Amino acid sequence: MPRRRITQADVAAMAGVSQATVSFVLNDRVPEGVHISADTRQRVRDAIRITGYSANPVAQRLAGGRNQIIGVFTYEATFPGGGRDFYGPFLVGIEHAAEQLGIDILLFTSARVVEGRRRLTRDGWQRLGIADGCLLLGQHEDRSELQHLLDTNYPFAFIGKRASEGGRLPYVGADYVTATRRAVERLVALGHRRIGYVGELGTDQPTLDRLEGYRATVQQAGLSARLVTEEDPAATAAAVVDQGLTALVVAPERDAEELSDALLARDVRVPRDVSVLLLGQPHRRLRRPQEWSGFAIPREEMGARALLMLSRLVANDDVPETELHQLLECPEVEGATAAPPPGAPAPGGQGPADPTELATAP
Amino acid sequence: MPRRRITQADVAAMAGVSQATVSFVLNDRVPEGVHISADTRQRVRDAIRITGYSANPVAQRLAGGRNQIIGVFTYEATFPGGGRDFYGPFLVGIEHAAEQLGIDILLFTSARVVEGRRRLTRDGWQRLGIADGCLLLGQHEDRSELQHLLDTNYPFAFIGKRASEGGRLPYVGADYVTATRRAVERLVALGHRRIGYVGELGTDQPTLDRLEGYRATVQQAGLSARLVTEEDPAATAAAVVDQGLTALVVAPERDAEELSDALLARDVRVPRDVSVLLLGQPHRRLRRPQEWSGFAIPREEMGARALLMLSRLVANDDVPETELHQLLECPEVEGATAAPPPGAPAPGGQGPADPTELATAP
DNA sequence: CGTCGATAATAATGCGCATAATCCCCTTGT
DNA sequence: ACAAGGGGATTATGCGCATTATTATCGACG
Repeated sequence: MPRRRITQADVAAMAGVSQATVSFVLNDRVPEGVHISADTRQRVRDAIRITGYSANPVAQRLAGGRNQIIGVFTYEATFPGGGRDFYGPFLVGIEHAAEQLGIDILLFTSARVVEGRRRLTRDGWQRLGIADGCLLLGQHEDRSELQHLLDTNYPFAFIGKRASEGGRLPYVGADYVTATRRAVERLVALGHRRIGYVGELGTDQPTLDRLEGYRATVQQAGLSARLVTEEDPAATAAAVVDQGLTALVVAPERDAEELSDALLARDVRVPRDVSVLLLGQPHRRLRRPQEWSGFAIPREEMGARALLMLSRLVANDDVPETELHQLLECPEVEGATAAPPPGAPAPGGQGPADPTELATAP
Repeated sequence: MPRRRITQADVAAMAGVSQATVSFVLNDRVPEGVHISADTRQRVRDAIRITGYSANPVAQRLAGGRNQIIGVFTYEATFPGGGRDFYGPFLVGIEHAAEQLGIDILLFTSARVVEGRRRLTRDGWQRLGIADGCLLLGQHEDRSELQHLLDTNYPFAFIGKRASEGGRLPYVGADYVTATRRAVERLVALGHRRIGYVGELGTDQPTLDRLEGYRATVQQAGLSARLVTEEDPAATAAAVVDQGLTALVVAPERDAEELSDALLARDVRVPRDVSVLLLGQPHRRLRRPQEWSGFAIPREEMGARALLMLSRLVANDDVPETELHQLLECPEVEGATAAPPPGAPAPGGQGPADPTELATAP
């Protein structure tokens, strides 16, 4: 006997009022010109308690209300190939915050992958409409899709810094510039003068930020930038040796362990001969994660903060402009892969620029 | 200008038919006595293509239709404390299958935690109704809640074997009995005669199954069961040494690495002195996962298969009884922690029972 | 005494869809 | 010539809620 679920009409009948009144009491906000007495309110509340009524989120949504569901959209396909290793921590943070807020999470896994990336369109915007708002995750967002979101005033927030669209995109990102700056400064403080950047020269925001932090700091210390962009670990190791680098900052797209092995093959040891700082934990899980120095990316916190921001956006809490763009600090990781350069046992202040620099860098 | 989204009415107008006709064509299934000509069908399809219409899942659901959303409910709180390490792989499998099927995933993170476990009720069944069906994950399900699901005919499926409720609960589980049996058989084949079971004596299904597999195999080999239930690794190691065990099967709730360390402290080495097989990868991530022998739990596949089963249940594909209870095979893991017992270098067939057995086991 | 303004609430509407009930027209049988 | 039947669609209804428009009562004011 699948007896009907309790509806507002049931509650209304019990309280001796109309369905509309129940709705008003529930939302605790009556339109202009409508009044509900304290007594009636109480009767409705009692009826709700007695019947155990709870709102049908589907109907709420259809009628244009909120339903405490936040969508999560990932531009890159989470499958196959360990995408989750990367997105997992964000999800964890999002779920955590959602649990606190009493919000359900809708994963848009149905969006088909077109040319390697997911599309919000293609099979309909409509599915977005189930959720009160949506968190966007990944690199390759689509301009026109974003424009549509802005046009329709659909609440959304990015996880990861977004500089485009004239700063109209709400986001929670990680402060790679500062974190990279500090990493390089650590190396400089240890006495390093030939500090290389190992990574790809992409145009994505994280890479731009890391490079900016690296370049600015290196320049400020009177050193020159040395980019090692080889993809192959062996080639990278060769470049490091050729350029006589004593320290490296390694972007997450490169595998520090493979690099370390390749260096070892040339009898170059970390950190004895070359110090290594990771600019964020890599996508692949490390065999010995605790050993690597550098900084961590606060992925869980980013997810949680983004959900918080979005829920405020949804509630239309008039979020101030300044809170729409959050950059979280990347915690430093001490590790064991940073040491003074060989032949310079005393870590000191900032000395003069490397005297061999002009000779090796044309 | 937030122009309205395309509705069936729009499509209908363009095709010169009624909204109902569009609905019929879309669902490709007309009620008794209704007929749509091939020509009309084509006009509607064209209109759909031109307008880029896609159904509003919320309205679909409210009107009693399906909306391609599957819920995932986790009984244990996923937070705090690495719950995701455990549930993550299931989720990955679920998402993977969902992507194939064009289904979205709704995580019921909003269900508040009462006394350490989540409740489907408490804050409303209604939220379940958003999804076409629901996957249930975790140990501590509630009888009355299940009964309600059965009563209301709400489609659901468990991930993990469920023997209760007279076999009416659909599930996809892992065959721990067989996997454990094979693990013990491996040890017997290596020549071991004193094989211990390390783990907790819970009444949960996985534990019951592991114990059943262990007891049956040990008995069949003419050996006696030796349960080591100490929680502390050091105490476990002591018990292992006291009982003169040469091999262990270790349930996932115990940390094999800690145990190994504790054994090492007594100068007992794995696998030289004691062989160890893991009865499923442990919850905590291992430092050297590849080294441990035993079997793996096909978590991703379980998630995927469960979603497949549920989607068939939802579609009312008349799933045969036999497919409602699936047990997946646990792949063996070779590893390096299993070896012949000390002093018995030649791994042979099944010899006689351990001669010292009666002396040490009262 | 009629009317304005507030209070207190209700009836009515529509969200977009699935589906039951109904309608119209044309062919066939008698 | 007229009923019966079936193909081809339409209209109507309701899902449960938010929201707008409307009604009713009452005290105060001129």
